[in-house]
Amino acid sequence: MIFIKEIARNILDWYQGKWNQGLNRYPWRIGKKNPYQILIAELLLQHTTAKAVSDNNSYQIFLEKFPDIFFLNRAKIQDLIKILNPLGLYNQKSERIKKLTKYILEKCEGQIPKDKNDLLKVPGIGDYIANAILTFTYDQNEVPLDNNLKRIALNVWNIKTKENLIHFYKKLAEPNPKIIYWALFDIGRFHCRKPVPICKGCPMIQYCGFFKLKGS
DNA sequence: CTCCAGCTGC
DNA sequence: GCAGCTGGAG
Repeated sequence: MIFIKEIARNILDWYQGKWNQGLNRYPWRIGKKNPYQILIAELLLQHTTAKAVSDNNSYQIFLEKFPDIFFLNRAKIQDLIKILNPLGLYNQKSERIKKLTKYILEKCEGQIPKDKNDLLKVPGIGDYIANAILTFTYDQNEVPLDNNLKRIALNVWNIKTKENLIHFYKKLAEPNPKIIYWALFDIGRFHCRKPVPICKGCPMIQYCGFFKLKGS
């Protein structure tokens, strides 16, 4: 993988191009976000398209009503369901938010943990959201390994095991973890999608095993 | 591994 | 109808 820096550059250029066209300017990507704001974004986005969260302004409305964990603690379950309704999964999401808020207030003095192991103890926060908070809030390089990243790595480089995925993505994301991972989510949706990838315009096309075999 | 659980595009 | 959507818990 001696071309890894080149691939990273292509990905960053691709992302910038989309950004200039206004195609990936999601509200949770604009400006500097604190851990609470990233946590809420990830909870809303679970099993939900970025388009849905973005189009309904759910994220902005949620943060206006509940700008921090203390406001959120006073929220009624019905208020949460009302905002989350357009996204689907609102019962599960609102219950999860209530439990997680209670835990953070009672066990963490209202502060979202900065340590990976402490994040994982919070109910509702798993490996993905813990890494997303560390990477998207603090500019660390903890791989937010979701189905997009798994599918891309399998198609492009035939990387399968979790250890290999983590090792590879840490290297790839090195120049700018936050932007690279956001870009990969978008590439997973625009190009490296199921059931058939749309390779035209993909920034990784010249390095891609799938494209060499049967890409179009 | 299975279940969760609603909306969307196909 | 059905699979997929920036997963987590048991």
